Amino acid sequence: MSENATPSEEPRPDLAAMVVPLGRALMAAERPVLDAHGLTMWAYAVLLHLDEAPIRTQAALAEAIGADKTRIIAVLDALAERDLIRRVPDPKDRRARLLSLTPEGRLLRDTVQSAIQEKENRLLARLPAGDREAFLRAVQALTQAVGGR
Amino acid sequence: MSENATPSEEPRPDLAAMVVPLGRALMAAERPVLDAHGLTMWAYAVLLHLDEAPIRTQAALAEAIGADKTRIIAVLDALAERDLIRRVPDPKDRRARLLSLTPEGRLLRDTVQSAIQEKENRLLARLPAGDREAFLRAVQALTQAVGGR
DNA sequence: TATTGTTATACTCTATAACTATA
DNA sequence: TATAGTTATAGAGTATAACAATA
Repeated sequence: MSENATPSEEPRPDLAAMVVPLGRALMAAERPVLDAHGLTMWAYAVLLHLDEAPIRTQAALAEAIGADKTRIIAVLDALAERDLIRRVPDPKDRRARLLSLTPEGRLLRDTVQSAIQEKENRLLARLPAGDREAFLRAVQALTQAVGGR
Repeated sequence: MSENATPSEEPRPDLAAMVVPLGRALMAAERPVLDAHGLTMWAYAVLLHLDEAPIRTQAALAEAIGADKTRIIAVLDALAERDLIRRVPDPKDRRARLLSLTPEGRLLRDTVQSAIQEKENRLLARLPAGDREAFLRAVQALTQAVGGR
């Protein structure tokens, strides 16, 4: 067979040993941007996930962003306090809280995301265009592959 | 101009939002392998970094693997206890500790790394060969780019 | 009795500061 | 006095368990 189904055998560093520090560096690059807008990493994750579609329970939101349900309560308190999200009891089941972005929240999210992705693009610009596109495709595929568990 | 120097403008998730969870998943995949050999993540990082070349101070090793110098002491204690590393005072300056792998340490490191990379290869096999190679090149380049700070 | 959200507690990881020994 | 290593302490972040409200 001309093409092998398994990855090539060239020696390489462990994937985790490269990806984890890269992730840390990307988070460190985000921090100044988030600080400038008074957002924590978790708050930003909430804004990102609370897109157009509202979410019906806090537990579902926590699960979606990989957080503990007890951990995002203070985060939601702060976001609601600043009118960046709405958090109202579901009239159909008043135990649950309907969560959604306010227009201000959406605006802030878009502003912050633009700034962050611009920074990321400057890093990506180091790569040859072909590698860059393949890298983005691969990261999305791999993240989705491991996320589905 | 036919080719743009800046990355394409297609909307994508934040890089950090993909890379960080991917890193977490890779670490989680490593854990069972490490557990099976009685190694913590830091202990494995030490074995990986203590390749052929010995290191002259614990502080330098800690720095190299991104750890605090106080944090690796218990790790080194355990590794030395199991005769996986040698830790002897430098005769030239008895404050410093010369660190090196024992043959057993090298063997264990190679065994564990093989098992880990085999798992990683199964994940990488999901990608088309071209993307996979570009991805590995890109990750190495980006990790090196951000690591140099 | 079960579920959602909340609060209180405990645990893990990490960093800071104080100490010992060598120089 | 300065440096390498160690130990002890404190802090941040996280998870676990108990609680209140609603169903």
